[in-house]
Amino acid sequence: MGRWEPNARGRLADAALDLYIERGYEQTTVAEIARRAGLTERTFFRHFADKREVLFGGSDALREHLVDAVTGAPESAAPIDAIAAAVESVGVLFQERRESALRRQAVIAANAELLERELIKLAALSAALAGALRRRGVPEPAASLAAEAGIAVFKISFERWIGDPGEPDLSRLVRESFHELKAVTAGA
Amino acid sequence: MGRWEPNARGRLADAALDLYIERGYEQTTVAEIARRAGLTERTFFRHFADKREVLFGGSDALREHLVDAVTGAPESAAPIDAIAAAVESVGVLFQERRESALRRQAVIAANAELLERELIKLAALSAALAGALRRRGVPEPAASLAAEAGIAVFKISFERWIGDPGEPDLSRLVRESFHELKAVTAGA
DNA sequence: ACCCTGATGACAGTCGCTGACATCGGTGCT
DNA sequence: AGCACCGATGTCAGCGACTGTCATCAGGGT
Repeated sequence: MGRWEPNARGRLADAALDLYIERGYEQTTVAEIARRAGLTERTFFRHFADKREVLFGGSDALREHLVDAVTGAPESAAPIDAIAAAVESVGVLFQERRESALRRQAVIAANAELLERELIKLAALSAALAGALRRRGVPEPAASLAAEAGIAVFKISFERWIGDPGEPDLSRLVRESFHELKAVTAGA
Repeated sequence: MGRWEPNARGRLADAALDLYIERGYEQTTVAEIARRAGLTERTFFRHFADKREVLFGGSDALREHLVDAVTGAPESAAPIDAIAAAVESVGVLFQERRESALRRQAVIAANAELLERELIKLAALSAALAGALRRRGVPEPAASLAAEAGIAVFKISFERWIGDPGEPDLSRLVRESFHELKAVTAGA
């Protein structure tokens, strides 16, 4: 066995989420997180850029998943449909971890700093989607508009999914919201 | 005359923007800002919640302007058209202060923390727009979708306006982007 | 045996931000 | 005039997030 307990990063992330739920984000110090994980404060900052980032470990994988989905959409698919398919497929991922998503989102929604971080992660997803569309030959500003629309749909669908205990199907909400968006933007 | 120089808040905001431009946001300490304004660090934090907020003083007025525009739109206007008119009218406001907007945006774009703050301000605008639509009888999720779409259009139009020295007309960019959004969401 | 690498600890220091209390012109009341 | 009060600011102490730097030391390769 190694010199240290394995998976320091994971232990830090678990300890952080637990403490954020127990006492709230602001009332938790990084030193406490590190102590619960059996490490020091300095080591926390070697694994995470700051106290918020510990909650957003999965966002890189999410971005890759979205980009792959757009890239892999049939060539014939319209930009908005490639985006819709990608966002819908993300819905399936979250459905498998609803409880975990609920806990995490409760912490984030309770704190403005964490909301800011969440928003910039969503903006990064939007930028990545727009890039994937451009690589498919979609010009600007259509690429960015389709990407932003997709992220907006996801954001709204996700909020509804989190807020409604009786709704297990995030993908369905995403599909409905896209449909609703088409109706809304069609105008009068 | 009063006991102190007038307009402490304005002096602080001016000093902050100047220093952020001169040395960069991170390289500027709050103590330096306060000193340049002839005040103390403690007084800075009595006027602004944190070091970033000093750049976002106008966002309340902007929110009120948008809400008023949506509220004042003709009853017959479709939700997306009420939003479009509101966002377009904001374009006019910015056109009058293009130089100031350019300086401010250069600082914000150079720093991730400031970008986060900007995004949460935009999210607040979106929430306010959605609320104004709901008061007009627009149900959810249509209200939030239209509001998010409007903010997305504004964001993209604003970026293009800032980035293109030869384009003086932000309102026109907004109008074109709305048109483009309709085309994009119409799908294949 | 040897060295080297990589994850961690230890420690000092900067800076954002807050709470508590003091200061003192200006304002209004008597 | 005299006085009490108010409100914007100053002063000071302190916490906690984050960083730079150097030390430590098991494990792997040579």
